[in-house]
Amino acid sequence: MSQFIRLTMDDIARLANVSKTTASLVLNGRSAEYRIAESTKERVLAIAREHHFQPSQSAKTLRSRKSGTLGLLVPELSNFAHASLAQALEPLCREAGYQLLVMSSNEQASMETAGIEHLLTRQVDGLIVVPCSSDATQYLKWSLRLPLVFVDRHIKDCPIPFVVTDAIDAVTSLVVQAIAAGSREVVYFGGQADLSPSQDRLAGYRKGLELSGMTEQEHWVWQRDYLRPSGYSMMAECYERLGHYPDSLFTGSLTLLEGALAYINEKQNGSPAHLMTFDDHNLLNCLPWGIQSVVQDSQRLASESLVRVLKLMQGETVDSAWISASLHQRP
Amino acid sequence: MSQFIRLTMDDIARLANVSKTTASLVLNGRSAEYRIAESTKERVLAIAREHHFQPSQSAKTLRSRKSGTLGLLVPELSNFAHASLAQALEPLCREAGYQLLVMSSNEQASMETAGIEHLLTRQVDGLIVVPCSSDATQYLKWSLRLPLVFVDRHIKDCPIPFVVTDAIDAVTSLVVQAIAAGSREVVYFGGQADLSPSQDRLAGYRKGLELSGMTEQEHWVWQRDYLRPSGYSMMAECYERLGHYPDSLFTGSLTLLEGALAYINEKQNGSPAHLMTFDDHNLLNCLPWGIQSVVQDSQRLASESLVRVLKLMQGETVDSAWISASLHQRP
DNA sequence: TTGTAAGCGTTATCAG
DNA sequence: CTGATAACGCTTACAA
Repeated sequence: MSQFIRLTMDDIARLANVSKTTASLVLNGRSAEYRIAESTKERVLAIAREHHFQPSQSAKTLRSRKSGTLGLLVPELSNFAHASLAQALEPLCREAGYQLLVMSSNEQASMETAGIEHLLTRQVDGLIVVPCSSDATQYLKWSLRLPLVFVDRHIKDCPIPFVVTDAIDAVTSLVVQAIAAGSREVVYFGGQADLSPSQDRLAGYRKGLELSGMTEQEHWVWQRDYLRPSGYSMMAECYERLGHYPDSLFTGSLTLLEGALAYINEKQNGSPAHLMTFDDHNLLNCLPWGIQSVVQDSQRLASESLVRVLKLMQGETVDSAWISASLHQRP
Repeated sequence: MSQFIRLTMDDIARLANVSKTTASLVLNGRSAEYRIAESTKERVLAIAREHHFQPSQSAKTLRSRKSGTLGLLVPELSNFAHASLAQALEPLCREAGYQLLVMSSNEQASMETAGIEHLLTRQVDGLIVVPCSSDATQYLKWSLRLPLVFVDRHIKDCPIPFVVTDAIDAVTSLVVQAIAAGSREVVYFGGQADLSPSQDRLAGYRKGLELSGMTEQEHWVWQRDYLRPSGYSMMAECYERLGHYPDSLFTGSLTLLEGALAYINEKQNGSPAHLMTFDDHNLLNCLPWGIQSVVQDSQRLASESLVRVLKLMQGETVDSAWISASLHQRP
């Protein structure tokens, strides 16, 4: 492709009648530091502007051994929570002088592995991952090779720092509220039981029951995965088991809620009085039920995880963080 | 950061007792081509595997003048349509041997400019953009510097190839259906009138009216932007002007629909009998109205735009494409 | 205040 | 079949 040509710093230097060094110094804003003559500086800058000079990032990276990129690996970009995270993280990275590389693992451990290896090849300076496996050893190996932070999910007993939503408290208060409002039967639909968010959400649910002096009954807790059809089938089976809809239903994700509502709409045989879900979406405002939802703070999830990779990159050690969520209450 | 070390190809070569050249050949799968001894090959590969050798992408890029990356610039990652596009594009790029760099412009022309310049610095080999300005000259300049394809939106009279949804036909049939079902008043809410998708959607609406022998009345077409509050205010003003809800309402985006529904839910004074919207979401299944929606084919939008940048990168000229959308009908 | 020269890790050319 | 050696475009001691 010679159709698209680029000028190099050498070219700029030649055109401005200075050496590579001078050009480099000026173009990197270090002219003051080296007391480059104002006139020289202006000349170089003018030429550079005029010719749309773009320094080669690869040469910089090669020389400086820093790529100026950070990687973000999420299971699904079409998952609203993860998309919001990427959306929030991208400008923050740019401000911090880094380019964000976003990849998705499609919720498959194998693709995740490939993705991380790929990002390593690309020499990302740091990595933020929403892990989709719970195999700590694998991640530990990577964490020896580059700064690694988990976000949204963490792995039990794994020393890699993480930034996750404090689901427990949020879910607890939701459950407590529902019971205070008169619910006597509170059912929980969740996803993969081995994922940390699932565990946290379930723990929150159980704590809510406990605080309200209620004892968990058989067929109150259902766990499968976060796919829509699972929401549908759990609702179907739950209805069949109980013989009616529970007073209250908490779903661990929007997709599960969608599945459950699909069943409810299809059967037209009633519905739970209280609906609660993890994660929020504006369309929830438009539903005929007043759904209570837990809103994750993707802005803070993003900034806190960025701060942590940046610190790791400077050799500091960092702690993990629980980001509190807020509730979106609907009448 | 000496904490995280990497082996270079030189190291591998030394450990395997071969030269850089041989190591390079083997590691790039060109051993057959150069008839490298099987034993040598195995030795090199074994060492490389054992030491987790990661070739430096920057060195490769520098030498080969190809970065192996493609850029995707979207206005908003939290917009479902754009997120789906990114999600669909990313694996395709990887299959094609490219790493996708996703950036978002926040729907601001200035950020878009900065983003493109940034990607140029990163030496992306090609660029796929959802343009957020309609200034053709600017984009034309860039298209001289690297292969550029528009997706989702195009710019009138701009020779840059684009891949967009064929909104006209889809919207037309939606409108025709609504009228066939008895609607006598069909209102249109749209976003920025200067964006091509807006124009197409409006054109589809008008064609639908025309085909049904209906004449557009005053206060039937409302255009502002695609933000949620605009949907709310257009609904409010429309209701006030007409004195009632129209039989049918078409919204140009989910956000506008959300806004309109927020008004409707808040006032509890009725609602349009037919609701239609551009773009689809699973939560639409859960609404108490049977909303008809236009489903964009993000998979094809992604693959067709990728094909086009790849062709441009090989110096071929390419045409634009309209991707047909499907309808998601709900009872 | 500016220039010279030595790499960074690869790939490519050309000899053995 | 394998090995020197020269770029690629940039940064940075070290000179001048």
